[in-house]
Amino acid sequence: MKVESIQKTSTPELVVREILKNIKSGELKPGDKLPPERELSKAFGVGRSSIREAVSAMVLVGYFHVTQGKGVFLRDDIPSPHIFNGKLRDVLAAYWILDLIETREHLECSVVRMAAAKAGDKEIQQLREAVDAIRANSADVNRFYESDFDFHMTLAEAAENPVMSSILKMIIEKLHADYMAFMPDTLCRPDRAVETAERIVDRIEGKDGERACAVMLEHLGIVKTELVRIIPEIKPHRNPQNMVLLES
Amino acid sequence: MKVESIQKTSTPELVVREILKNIKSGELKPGDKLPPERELSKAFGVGRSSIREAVSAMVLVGYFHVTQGKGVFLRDDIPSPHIFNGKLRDVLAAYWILDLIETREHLECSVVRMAAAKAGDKEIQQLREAVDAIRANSADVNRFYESDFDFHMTLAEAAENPVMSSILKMIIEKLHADYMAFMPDTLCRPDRAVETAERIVDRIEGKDGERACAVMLEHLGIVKTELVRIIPEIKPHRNPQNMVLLES
DNA sequence: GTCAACAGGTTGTCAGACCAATTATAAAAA
DNA sequence: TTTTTATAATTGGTCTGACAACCTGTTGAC
Repeated sequence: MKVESIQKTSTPELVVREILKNIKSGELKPGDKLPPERELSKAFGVGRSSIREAVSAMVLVGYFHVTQGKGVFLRDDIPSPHIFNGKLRDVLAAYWILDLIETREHLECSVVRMAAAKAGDKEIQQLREAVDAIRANSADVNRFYESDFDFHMTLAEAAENPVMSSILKMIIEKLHADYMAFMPDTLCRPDRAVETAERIVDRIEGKDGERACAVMLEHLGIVKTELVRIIPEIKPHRNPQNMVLLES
Repeated sequence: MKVESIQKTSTPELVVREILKNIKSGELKPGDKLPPERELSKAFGVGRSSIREAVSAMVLVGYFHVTQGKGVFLRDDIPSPHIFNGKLRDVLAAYWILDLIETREHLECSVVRMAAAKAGDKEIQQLREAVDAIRANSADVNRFYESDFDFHMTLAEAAENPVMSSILKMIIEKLHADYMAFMPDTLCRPDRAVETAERIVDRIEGKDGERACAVMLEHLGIVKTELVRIIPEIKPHRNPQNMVLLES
């Protein structure tokens, strides 16, 4: 006979997973202080002893270091996606805008496809709100860019891969910081951006990753084509090879 | 002024030492049952919570196994410290290995497609040489990994996007540094790796980015599936959304 | 003899209290 | 005002008691 060795997951283990989730999502960064035990106890709805057991296990394994009277702190030497950050920033600083844009296109395509495959109602809702924010801020250029950035980050979160979202974040920030400043305000087209963003979310909701990706490329292209017109050094280039162009 | 970093030994730590003393003296033999928590509490003159913390630490490290309702038992296999030092820590730390692998898969897919679109005779030639190098080094594990790494870098160069190849380089290096060390040498399959690499180059030469990408995923999967078997915490996941599976 | 119900032992969890170390704040002294 | 000191608030460390969940053996009805 086959004996099922199903054992109920203990409360501390659930707490550990929850904390790991927070670390993974980047909400808890190296050096950050964990909320006090009593607070976590209330937040998770479990006894303080369970919190203690979970935390002390993670301390033992090396995630946290703890000082009585001060708190529990996430060590800064655990492997995390943010480890790249320093080096990656240097790398990004050295290259041409076209390569950055191309990389962004590929990453965003992947992200959109993943989001289409994974997103649930909650994520769709968040995306809708992000689109609404773009629409609401479309009058002011700076706030428009900010909202657009938030939209892409929300998308990245829906893809549930912190490595990809942190890479993407840096690339977008770099693009904005270095080049968008030179773009005349008249060139951005908030109306079209809102429209494409909306269509992206629609496609994601419909689980159609391919079409969502195609619209995303269109969305990114809105900015890119204008950029190419302004800066002659930038030659337009072919569409990313990992997309299949579809009529919308 | 010199600050002494004397820290009071905690109660649970004292309990652990006491229990360890009993194990070393042979009073507690493998398979034996530890006295109930309350009894130990009275015996050591400390609170039950301290006993619990000490015991659960020793359970985590691998000294005991515990069954609710029965008791805590000294394991009959060796309580080796390296479980604590190496593996367990990295099992918990391996939390994002999946994200790294997934990111790599997406990037390599893009790279392969781009390479298929751009590669000329010279690049094909370089790729062939890289494959030959893998074949030549397939006997020695370390040199094999090195050659495989070179192959992927050659591929990235053929894609002609320095940003993507830098990112990819960082990810691969991190994967190798942090996790491959735990892979038994017997698990790598140089023969299959050579074969898939060869097929990738063939598809690139034939300008068939889609199929090249499919083979690349297969190539990466060779390592991944073994890794999943070693570290159970790593759940296998679906293929990247940006690929279209094709029969080869 | 078989099976259900019960009782005892044991770990799992929760709640509250108090202790100990640190930090923040306010009062007092310079 | 600035510095020092005293006090309070915050937070991890420990203790205790209570109950739940689980395993085991015993008892008793059938």
